[in-house]
Amino acid sequence: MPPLPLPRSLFEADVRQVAVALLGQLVVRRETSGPPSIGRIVEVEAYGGLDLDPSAHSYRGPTPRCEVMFGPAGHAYVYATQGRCCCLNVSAVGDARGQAVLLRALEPVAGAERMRTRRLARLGQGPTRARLTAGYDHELASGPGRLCLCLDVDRSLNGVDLTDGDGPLYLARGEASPPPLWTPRVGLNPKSASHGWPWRALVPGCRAVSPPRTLR
DNA sequence: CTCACGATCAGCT
DNA sequence: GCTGATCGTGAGG
Repeated sequence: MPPLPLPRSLFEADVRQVAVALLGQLVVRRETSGPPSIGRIVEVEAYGGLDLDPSAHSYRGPTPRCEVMFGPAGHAYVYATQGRCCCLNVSAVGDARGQAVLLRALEPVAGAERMRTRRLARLGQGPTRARLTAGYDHELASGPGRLCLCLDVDRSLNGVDLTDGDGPLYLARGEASPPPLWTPRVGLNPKSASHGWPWRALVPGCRAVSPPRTLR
């Protein structure tokens, strides 16, 4: 039996509380055939929204891209990061504050074979292919774009209700997670006032978190 | 229009 | 460990 969805009330709290509450929970992706693919959330980032967080897409108010951030809590905000891949966020708080939690990494729980197939379909013959075929399942969804590739999440899912257990994508109760590790968010512009804010939360010691990034 | 931005991968050192 | 290529979105001129 597929797991039951999380209640919307979980997403209506302060965005950093929502971020922590999401660690250890499950992302459930319905498949056109066969059982759903499922990943456990192991890394998230909170985005503080309108007038609060210069790194949030919603900082200056709604645009066609980020308007879901200003809608009710518990919906998917999916945006394309410059062509290659998408990122999946969960709208939080509601009340037109423009807040959301970015899902940055999953640990595969069910359907890892399908996730691997989707990752490999986008790869050439380089080292990444070699690692994934060698069985490094914890690297399948270890990044916000990889996570979306694994679960076939693209902008057609922008706005879906993640509390709808009959929908194509939803969130469900996972096992309790240990107290989170807070760090600065990844990949922000160093000139930004919010650079360095410790709004990234990880499951301590989990191998499936995103790898360190070389700053350019 | 032009520019900056962000995640990923390949290829090189 | 570093560099270049890729490309959707939106801000500023």
